[in-house]
Amino acid sequence: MLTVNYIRENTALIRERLGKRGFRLMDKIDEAITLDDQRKVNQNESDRLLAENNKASKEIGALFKQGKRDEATGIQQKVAENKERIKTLKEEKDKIDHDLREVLYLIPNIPHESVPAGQSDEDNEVFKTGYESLPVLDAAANLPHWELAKKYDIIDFEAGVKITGAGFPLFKGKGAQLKRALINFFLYEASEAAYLEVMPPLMVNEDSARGTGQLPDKEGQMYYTGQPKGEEGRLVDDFYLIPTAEVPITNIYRDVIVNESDFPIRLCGHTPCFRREVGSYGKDVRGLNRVHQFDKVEIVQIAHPDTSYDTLNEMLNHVEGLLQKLELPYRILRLCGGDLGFTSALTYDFEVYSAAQQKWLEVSSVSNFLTFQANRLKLRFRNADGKMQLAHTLNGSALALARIVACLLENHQSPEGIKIPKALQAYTRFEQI
RNA sequence: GGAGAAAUGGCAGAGUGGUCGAAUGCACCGGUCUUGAAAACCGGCGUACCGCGAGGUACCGGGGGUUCGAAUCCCUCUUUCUCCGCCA
Repeated sequence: MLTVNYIRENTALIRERLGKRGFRLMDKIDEAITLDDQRKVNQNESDRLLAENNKASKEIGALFKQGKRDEATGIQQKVAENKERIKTLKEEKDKIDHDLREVLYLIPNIPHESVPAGQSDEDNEVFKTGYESLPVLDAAANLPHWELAKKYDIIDFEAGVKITGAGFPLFKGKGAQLKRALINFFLYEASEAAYLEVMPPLMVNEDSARGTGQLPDKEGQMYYTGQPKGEEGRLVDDFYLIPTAEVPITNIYRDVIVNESDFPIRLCGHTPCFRREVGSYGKDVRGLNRVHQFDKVEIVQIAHPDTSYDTLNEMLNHVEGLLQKLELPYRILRLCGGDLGFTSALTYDFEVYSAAQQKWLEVSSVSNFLTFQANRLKLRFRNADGKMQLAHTLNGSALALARIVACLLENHQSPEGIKIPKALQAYTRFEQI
């Protein structure tokens, strides 16, 4: 979330930039400032009364020692009155804090100046294309991946339905091996680019989900394991299955003060990702196009605010390199305000062209969150002036597996079989499916 | 799952009702000394909020309570350790 001070100092800019998102709750901006004003008035009075009582308590102690009980009793009365008032102020403060937080949760991140205004994914801007011309498949080898999966017996969608339900595919044989190879390939590429590999927990608590902004914004997107237990119905296993490794990995740095010399902090990790995807339907969810569980290698950086956009470009180049090595036709989109995630200031999506489906599939999303996550995470560093400052967080998929598998199968199919790109053969140990 | 012990600043660790935002040591930063370094010595060294400032307030795992006054007493939750049980 944004800090109130930032909102105070940049009201005009915020209004203008949030306009690009089609943000409708502009009155929340003034509301936040008003609530913050109330907070200050409240604290002023409450601090003054607390100071009075602290002082009085010391006097009472001294008087007791001197045996002057009567004098002490008089002061005690005053203290008791103050305490009543302090209690009321505290209740008011809790309410104000709560309301302020709720308001701040409703205000999304401020889009970067380069973000195009727009309503939906149709307004996204093609930032770069990575192909000469879009591939056209031979009539002899022009199957969508769900048919290829059946033909070569490498993904069993029906078995997944039986075991769990729709959107939980079972990978078999070379299909499973291809996935494992891709994960390894992505992880090694990330390691070579100086990302520290981590294997985080796959379930996170509420604080973590809040830290990276999944809560309260995307609550319905996550699988939740909480259960009431006992007679009072106290919650146990109050966890969320991660929708992306961004959540556990970025939260490593929740409540952490890093050294300025530690920048840039680069982390990567492979995890399955779990998404409920409520409201999805039709051919968008066919095969691997949209599933509830998929594997992904995520790259995360904690960066210095002065250089975070350079960091974003560096991450962009990294992802682009992966797609080139996989010999897939891709394009990079700069998301418009309306399609931009709530927490992001600038996002580039990578799409790969699925030749058999003749459509673009999103395989990566690379974003700079500026201080939006760091503020919730309390992720800070001491700057050159010795002052505490919020760091910037960034992350990107490098890459998401399911759709990459779909595109590899479709684009590299031939009458003889599915060709494995050269760069991947060292990991698959086979050249063809 | 059962029984017991514990949680204090970057780390170690003292503190069992007032003079404690907290001793001491280490680490760290600045200085003296030194050709340089080390050692020694001197000084500094938590975070957030309010205030133009002086200064004030809050925080000793989280939350609540007792008290004029809580790191210290009580309740509760969480986590860690030890023992027993179960288990990949």
